Amino acid sequence: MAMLSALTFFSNYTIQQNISLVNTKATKNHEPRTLPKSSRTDKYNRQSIDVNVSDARKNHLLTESLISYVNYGDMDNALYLFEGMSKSDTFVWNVLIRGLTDNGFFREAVDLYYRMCFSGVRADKFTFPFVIKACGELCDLREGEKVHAKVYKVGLDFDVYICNALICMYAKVGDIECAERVFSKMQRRDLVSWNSMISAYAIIGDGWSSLLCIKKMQSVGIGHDKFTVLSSLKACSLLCSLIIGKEIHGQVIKSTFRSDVVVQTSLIDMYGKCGQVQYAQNLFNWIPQMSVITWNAMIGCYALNLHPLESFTCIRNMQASGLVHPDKITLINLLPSCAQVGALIPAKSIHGFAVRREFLPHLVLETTLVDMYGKLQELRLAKQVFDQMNMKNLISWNAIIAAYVQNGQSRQALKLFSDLINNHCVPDASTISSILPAYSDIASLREGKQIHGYNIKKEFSANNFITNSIIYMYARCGDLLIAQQIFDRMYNKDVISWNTIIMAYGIHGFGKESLKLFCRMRENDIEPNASTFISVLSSCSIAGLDEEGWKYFHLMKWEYGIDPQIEHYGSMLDLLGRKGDLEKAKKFIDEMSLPPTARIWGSLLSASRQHGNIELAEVAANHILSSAHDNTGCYILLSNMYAKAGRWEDVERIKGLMSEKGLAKTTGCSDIEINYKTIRFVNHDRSHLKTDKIYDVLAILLRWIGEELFVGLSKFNPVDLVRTRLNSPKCHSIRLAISYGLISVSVGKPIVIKKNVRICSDCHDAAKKISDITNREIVVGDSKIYHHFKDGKCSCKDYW
DNA sequence: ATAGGGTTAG
Repeated sequence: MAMLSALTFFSNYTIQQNISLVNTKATKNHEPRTLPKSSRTDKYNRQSIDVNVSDARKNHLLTESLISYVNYGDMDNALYLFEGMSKSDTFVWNVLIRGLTDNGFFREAVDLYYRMCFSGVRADKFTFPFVIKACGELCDLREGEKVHAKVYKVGLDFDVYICNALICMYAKVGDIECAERVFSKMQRRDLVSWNSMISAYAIIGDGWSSLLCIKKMQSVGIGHDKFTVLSSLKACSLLCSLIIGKEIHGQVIKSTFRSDVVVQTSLIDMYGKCGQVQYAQNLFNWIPQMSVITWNAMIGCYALNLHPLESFTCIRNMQASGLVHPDKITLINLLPSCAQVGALIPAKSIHGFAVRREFLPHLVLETTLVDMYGKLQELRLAKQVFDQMNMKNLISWNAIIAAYVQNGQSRQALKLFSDLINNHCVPDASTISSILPAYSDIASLREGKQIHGYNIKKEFSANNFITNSIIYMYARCGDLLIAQQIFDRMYNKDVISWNTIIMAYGIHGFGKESLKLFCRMRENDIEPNASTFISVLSSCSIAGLDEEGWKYFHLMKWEYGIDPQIEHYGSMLDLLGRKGDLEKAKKFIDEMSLPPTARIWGSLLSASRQHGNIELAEVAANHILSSAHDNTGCYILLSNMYAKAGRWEDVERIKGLMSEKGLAKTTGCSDIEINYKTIRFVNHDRSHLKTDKIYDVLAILLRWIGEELFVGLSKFNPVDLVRTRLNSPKCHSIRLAISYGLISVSVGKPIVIKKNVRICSDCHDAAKKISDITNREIVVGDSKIYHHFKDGKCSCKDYW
């Protein structure tokens, strides 16, 4: 008896002493944890227990103590106690495995189960649910299957509790077929079994199956409870089905759990996901008591529905309430709002808050930070967070790749993409849709085909977004024919597919084809949107279809009620510029309903260059240079105009301005792909193995087209001649590539060349003539459009 | 004496 009181005292003592070391909050739904290696001290002197107490009695008392520790979440001491006990009793093992699972020590729970097996202690129907749950939490399908096999072997595969646990486990690892198989083989199903299956469909994102399962459950006469409601609300969120959501809300109001905070939170979440901020807010305002999760759901609702300021107000109110504190998920939900308002300083302070609160490292939070910095155009910070992550998954990789693509770093994005594959990650549809624009940008047909092949293998072609991107990619890589074929084979073309194919023909200068496609699109009852008209109008402007361009510009407004955006205005301005009426063009800019952007001034600059109006070019250039836009091209264009006019002081002035801003002239180069290899030429390149032959061909070509390779122009004075010769267009990369193409590409096939900057007018002229005298089609993709040179003409009709 | 299903996240 004395010993008993000693034990009681001891228990109380340790529990009180340990209270700060122990998890006193809810003991469920932890993130996975690991036990510290023997952090326990020896101040708990348990040896005193053994005197005068029978073994059975002793074990009983120890077990009670063990349960106390487990229920307090003090697994460290629970394990210590366990090691000192007789381990023949299944019950003790079960208590400890439950404790580990409940407290988030999933790997340890599974390990302890194996130790139990090896110790020869039989696992019973109580053991398996905990172990199976731990496997599910670990997302370890192989481990889960092993335990399932054992369940089957010991004949417990008809136990309702175990089967229910198996359904949940299979759902968590994403194996819905296995979950369904367990469910269908059950001889007896209770409400929990049905709820588990309903929730399983919701977990894998199959809202319809989830709702259908509820119907089926009702048809066999089983009523619902709040767990059913929670899953059904999740299904509504997945389906964005406000109608069903409201119906369930109605049922909730009539039910006994209408004031349950979990159900209320779920309703707020559902309204948020269905885009109904007002409904969510009304609920939130009247909710009797809120948990941190309720606040998080409301903040997430605002962020999701692009109400960034409200989400900031919400977190301020949350902190002012003093009842709950922001947690990791609060920040995860809040961060997109920073990107939405372009607010770097709040973003950084939230990041700092996370660091101070020791929320990091945390996979999801870090990934959100990467995503947000990417959207705020802070690539350096995005990369910094990404590099510091000690755990990365596919979603984090997708975030950093998207950040690079969105910020125009296509080459680097592709490098990361190959890093991801070398890291044994398997890209998903999201990775592919992020990376495809980068492939379009680098416009390498060889690499483009590789990624296309990968998509076919992975069966991503069912995804419209991806297929549309692939169509665009082929067009940008110069292979309009494949683009067309893929488009033709799509069986569910959406408006974006049509916009893409119209644009594809547009950038290749086949404006008439674009307009035919627009008509076909209308015949197919696809309603055009603003982007459709960007495709149509830019096709018209690239091909110089003046009359048609204006017709569609007016049609867009008056028949389809679409107000012109800056891109639409830009295309119309290109058409005006082409005609050379620069005054009219200037007037058009003044009369636009939108403030002009760099795109608009760029258009005016091109027109001024084409018609040799330096004064207007300077006006346009000054506007571009005063914006934060990347304006390297603008400097170069202006500098070339000055050079052409012999204004060398101004050329030097521009050069000075560029070096002041740290801008370097982009080295122009021309790529040609021969036999799955990309050959790159720069101006005056002599690095190719066949250099002598290439220059021989070039010399012949130039003689044919009436230029001489080694004779300078005579209309400049000697000093200018030297300057001019330094950058003589006669040996520009494009001509070297054409010469090489003529001796490498089989006769009859077009010579396709990609250029990283716009083609100069001398080379444009030369290419036309070469196409004529050699009777070859030459296709040159520059940084904006494709030029198809054939029979001495170019598809751009000499305006670009 | 120990069981199973639940709300917010990139």
